[in-house]
Amino acid sequence: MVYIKQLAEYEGKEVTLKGWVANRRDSKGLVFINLRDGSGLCQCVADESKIIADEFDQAGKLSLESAVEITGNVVKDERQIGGFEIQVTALKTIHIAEEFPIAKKEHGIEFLMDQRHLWLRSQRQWAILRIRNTIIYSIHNFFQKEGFVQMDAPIFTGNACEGTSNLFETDFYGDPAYLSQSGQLYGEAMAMAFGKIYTFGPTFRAEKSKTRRHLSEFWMIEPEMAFYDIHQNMDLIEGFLQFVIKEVLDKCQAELKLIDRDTSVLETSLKKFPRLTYDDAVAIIKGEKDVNGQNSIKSLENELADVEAKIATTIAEIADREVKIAVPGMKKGEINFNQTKIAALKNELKDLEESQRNIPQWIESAKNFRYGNDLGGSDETVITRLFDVPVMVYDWPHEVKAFYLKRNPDNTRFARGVDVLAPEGYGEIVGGGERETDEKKLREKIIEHDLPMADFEWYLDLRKYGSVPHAGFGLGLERLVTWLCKLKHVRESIPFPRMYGRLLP
RNA sequence: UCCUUGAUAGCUCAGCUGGUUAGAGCGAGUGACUGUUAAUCACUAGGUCCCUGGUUCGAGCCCAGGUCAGGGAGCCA
Repeated sequence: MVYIKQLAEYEGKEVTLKGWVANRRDSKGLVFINLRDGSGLCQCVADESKIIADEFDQAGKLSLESAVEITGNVVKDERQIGGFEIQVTALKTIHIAEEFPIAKKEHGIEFLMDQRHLWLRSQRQWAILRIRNTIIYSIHNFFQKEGFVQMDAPIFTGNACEGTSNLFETDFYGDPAYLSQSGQLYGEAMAMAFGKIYTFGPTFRAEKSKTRRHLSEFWMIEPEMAFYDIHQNMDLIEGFLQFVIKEVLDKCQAELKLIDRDTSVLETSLKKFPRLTYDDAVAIIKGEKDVNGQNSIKSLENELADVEAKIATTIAEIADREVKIAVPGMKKGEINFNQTKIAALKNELKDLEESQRNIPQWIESAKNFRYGNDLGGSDETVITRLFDVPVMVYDWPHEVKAFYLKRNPDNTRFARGVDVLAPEGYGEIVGGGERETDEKKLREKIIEHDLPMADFEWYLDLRKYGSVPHAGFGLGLERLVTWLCKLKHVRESIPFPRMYGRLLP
């Protein structure tokens, strides 16, 4: 058995493929089958004069997503997807599919999410999840080559780690247990044993968030390094992200093209990441400091103006096409074309109107930003749109950050946390920092955060036996996939997303 | 939890100021035609207008409450 992606090795030879019918068109004496086998797509042509009559009949009856075994000769044909075509010599039906719910037309997101188990078969989803696979593989490659040890943190936890987000509570032999929202504290323990480690596992947050960047269950990579300070941590983050980006650019050209990803920002992201302090970031958000001659508030205002102009032209184009198709005498094909075009424009219009409602809120929030607060989603968006490369923001007011972060020794009002904000408006993809090493200071912080001290005794032990400077970070896999693929929403970056209101399929 | 937008055929949507029998495209079925790329053309079938209550001579449309979904805020990766 041969896979479609190997066809180049079999030019001129006869092969047998097994797969599913992605599309089928009939002609007199000919049946065209777009075969999908998981590795790629390939057109197979069944010619009535060249195969036995029963098999030709079967070919004509194949419904969308029917399973089939096809034998035929591999012919080079530049016009085809993948560059090859199969001239069928034999065909065996494995299963005739019932009417496939996902048509070749546009669908709404709710319907597609209900059909997620089938939606995965469509080309775009296939490409995105293959890129996800490449990202996962290159994450392991990077850390393994850098001498990190992969270590798993537990998923059931008894304590509330950071005590900030809402946790999923489960029953653990009669006691409450929580699904892990971070493996970080365990990562620190493992780093003290192995030097450099990384965890890679699922993470659960019971936040009732309905936004484009939240999932209830997501995968997080959390490296932790003994003897690293915040600056070495930032060096590592930069090298790591650039390695992954480069791997995706090298290995996923076809997939990136399929999803229509303009890769220019991925390429510019291979240059140095700017490192801003919180103070710098606030000045930029409030419009007090320009970046490359761009002002955050002004650029938002310009964008709003652009959106409004685009709404006007879109409405005009819709009206124009509606007038055109209303004139009698237009061919049906042309009417169809215009109608799909109108539908697409109307969808675009909805998005634009959404922006029109949101941008003024963002402008307000940026103008009124209060020094000392954490950055909100819109603030991140405001900053990252000014850069064509990820930005690192470090040294945050200690009140807004987790209890375990070390203070900047030169100015103790800042905690040595670092967030990486992805460009193109994607916002936070990495959060991390240098950890507090002093037991007494940690105890104070735990009390300040009103956390149960007893649950942290094991963690505090780490500061009793050879406490050393150490640092680490957490990367949200889905947010990285979402950015690299330039998706509108994280829900397409994972095979079966779990989010507020979504547990099936 | 708050703000905001929406729910009409299997799917995507239209339905004007409340007015007789609710429409289109896609998909499905039947047939015609063609090396086709979401093919094309003709015909056929397909509806609890989200739910409950209200206003009205009359409600898909107006009002109230609810359910579900999209987008955003908070929170976060």
